[in-house]
Amino acid sequence: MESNNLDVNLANQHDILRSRLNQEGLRLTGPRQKILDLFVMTSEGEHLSAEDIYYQVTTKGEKISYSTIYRALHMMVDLGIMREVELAEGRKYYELRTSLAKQHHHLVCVQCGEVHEFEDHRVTKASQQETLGHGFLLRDCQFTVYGICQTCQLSAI
Amino acid sequence: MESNNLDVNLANQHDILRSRLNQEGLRLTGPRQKILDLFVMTSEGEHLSAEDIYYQVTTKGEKISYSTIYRALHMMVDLGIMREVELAEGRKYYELRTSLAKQHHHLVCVQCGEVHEFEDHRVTKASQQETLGHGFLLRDCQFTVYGICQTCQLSAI
DNA sequence: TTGATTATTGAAAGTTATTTCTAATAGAAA
DNA sequence: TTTCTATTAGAAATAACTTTCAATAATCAA
Repeated sequence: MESNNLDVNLANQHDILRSRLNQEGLRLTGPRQKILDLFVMTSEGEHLSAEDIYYQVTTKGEKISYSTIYRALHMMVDLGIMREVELAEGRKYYELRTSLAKQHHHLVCVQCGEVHEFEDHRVTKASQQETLGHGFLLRDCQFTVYGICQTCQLSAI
Repeated sequence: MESNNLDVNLANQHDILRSRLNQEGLRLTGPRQKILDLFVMTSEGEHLSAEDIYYQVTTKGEKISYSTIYRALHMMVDLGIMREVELAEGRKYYELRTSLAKQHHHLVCVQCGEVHEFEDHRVTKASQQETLGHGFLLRDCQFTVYGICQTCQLSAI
């Protein structure tokens, strides 16, 4: 669906995003570029919350407001560029969206918050079959496994 | 793990819950009984939020406070009697917990909120394998498929 | 059964992630 | 450029919980 080649350079990413936004009468602004850059530079398996974004931007000496961050995130989710994931309690995390085929899922330690990503074609297939069976149009699916990691098991003597 | 036979009568359910609570130095109080009763009487596939509970209790002319509801829900989740599920945005839903073997998952319409429950042993197996592979102790898993139901597809002409 | 102990309750105040509001700013099309 | 209007920052508002605390009530022991 989306052509999210993470290896094209940032300028290129900006052009792609700009035309995608302009199609919809939206604009590629400075804050939106900064936010996208953070995600492009974030290694796979890492996820950013609004607060993470706020601190990463302001730590560089630049300014941004939370309202801008939230609006940009929602916009990119609506456009299908990003995905909202539920990892820890009480806040939302975001990641760049990849195609359905290489959709990944999350294994989360409920104590320390450690997150592993994994792929499982059975899960992907299950989501497709289930939507088909009920006449639904598939939008997204989230498979999150909660457990306690080895480190936390040991430290809970 | 838990013996949640939904067909035993309420008085029996209360006795079971009471001894379970007393084991931990906790008490079975009026509000807790009312909340449990709502869940026992709720048909499968339905889920209750704190607000749902508040309205169902107060509509009967009885009183309850949100703090009591939230405290009771957390307690029952901690005891493994209930499960917290993420269905719609912005709030949490709760359901009685069944054994891992017959763990079910959710197909949600992102427009109207319609929820279907389904079981899929492949998903259950995937969660077990993934936790095992990383040395995690499995606590729970949530598989939620988001889509648009047939009715909403048609009404979006 | 009765009283002592202490978990639990309701009401109100507090918290926190997110959203809305508004005047000022700045992309993009002409 | 200039015009049009999407977007911004910052502050105020919201919504879903959570905490606090004095009053109440479930349980245990006698």
